Amino acid sequence: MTQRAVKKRATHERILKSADNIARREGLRAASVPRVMKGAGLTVGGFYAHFSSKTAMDVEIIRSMLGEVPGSWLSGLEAFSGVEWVHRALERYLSVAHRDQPYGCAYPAVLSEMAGAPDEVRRAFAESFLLRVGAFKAHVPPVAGVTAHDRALATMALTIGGLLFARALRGTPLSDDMLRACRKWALPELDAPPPKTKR
Amino acid sequence: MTQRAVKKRATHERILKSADNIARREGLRAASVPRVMKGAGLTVGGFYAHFSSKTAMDVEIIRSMLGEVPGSWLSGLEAFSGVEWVHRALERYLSVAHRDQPYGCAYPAVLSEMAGAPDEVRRAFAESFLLRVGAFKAHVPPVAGVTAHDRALATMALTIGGLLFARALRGTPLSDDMLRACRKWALPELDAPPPKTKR
DNA sequence: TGTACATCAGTGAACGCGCGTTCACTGATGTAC
DNA sequence: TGTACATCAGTGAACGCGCGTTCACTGATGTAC
Repeated sequence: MTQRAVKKRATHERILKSADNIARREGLRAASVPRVMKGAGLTVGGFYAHFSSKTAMDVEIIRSMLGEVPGSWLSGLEAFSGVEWVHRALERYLSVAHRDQPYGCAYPAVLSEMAGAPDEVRRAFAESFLLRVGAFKAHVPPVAGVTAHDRALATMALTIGGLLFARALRGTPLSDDMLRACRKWALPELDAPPPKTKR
Repeated sequence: MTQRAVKKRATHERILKSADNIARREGLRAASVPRVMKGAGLTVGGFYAHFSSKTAMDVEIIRSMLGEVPGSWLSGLEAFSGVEWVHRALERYLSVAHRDQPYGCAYPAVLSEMAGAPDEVRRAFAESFLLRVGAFKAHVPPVAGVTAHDRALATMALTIGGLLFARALRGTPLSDDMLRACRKWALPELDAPPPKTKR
């Protein structure tokens, strides 16, 4: 690997980091070429030495933001499992802190942009999502009549939908209500028999 | 009311209809002044005879799209109540038909735009949302440990979140899975004791 | 009822701005001998 | 090791486009007498 290639790879990462930073806060659409390049300390023209198009960068952003399992919002929970794992994940995800933090989970930021996105972007999203579902499936408690797969899917819809609503309603009492309601509905096990694990 | 005022009011409605048509499919951002006016058969300049700004129109769009209770997706269910009402609402909302219909419920289209929207727009959204929650509260079955208010909120997060995911994942098996999973998780009553009502 | 003036809904061109992409260029790095 | 040429990451201006908003205008409607 030549010195030039090493430097280029570092710059590429820097550009992606800048794009991630914008896209997580404001969505893929807001991560425009000029803004991203400025955020990386570069000028517009150089963009096309790293990506063939804006869409190509979008694909890479999706992969880098959603591709890692466990992602940032599930990390640190390795010591737990089952109900306790889900409980802690929910408390973290559907918290006032996460609602008010602009640089949070990527799903709320990009979810609604996927319906009209180019096929390559949609495919990258679907692949990343499948990995995430797997992480949930392993911990979600079994319930009669609902497969772990279905419960994992419903849990993700409930958490990301809940966070979107909580952010849309921020400043009104309904916002906090929404966080609490979704936490409760996602994990009814917490009420019925109190969890046996410590806490 | 002068003839001129009558005609102006009709034009105003036509502009709002055009805006609604675009915003429901692609969100408020896509309902730009030139596109909206073109859709209403008018030219850009005339816009400001009807709205003081793009934001002012956004407020009116939100009110007209979300303001009516029952909205289009809940209409025709007046004959039902309780579990049966919720069941039919869910079957309609979380259906393949609604997922694939571009001109559907307004919430999925505008929800993620609200977090960064001007205060007036956010306020209009919150007011409209409160009305919607009321419609759900009246029918949602009571469950130990969860108020009707909380269950109504969770149901809305689950349905709109689920539809957003189903649309984002359209073309993959996960899309249909998501619709089914959210229908199930939103109304567990359907499995445990089969509903006593006909059907 | 008829005339003269005022109003104002709607036209269409223009503004400054940010977008994605292209392109001639520069200068440091890499390669060949 | 030194020199001469090739490569290519990154620069910065330019393109055509759509955005929100302004503005001089036109012509039908409304008002006053």
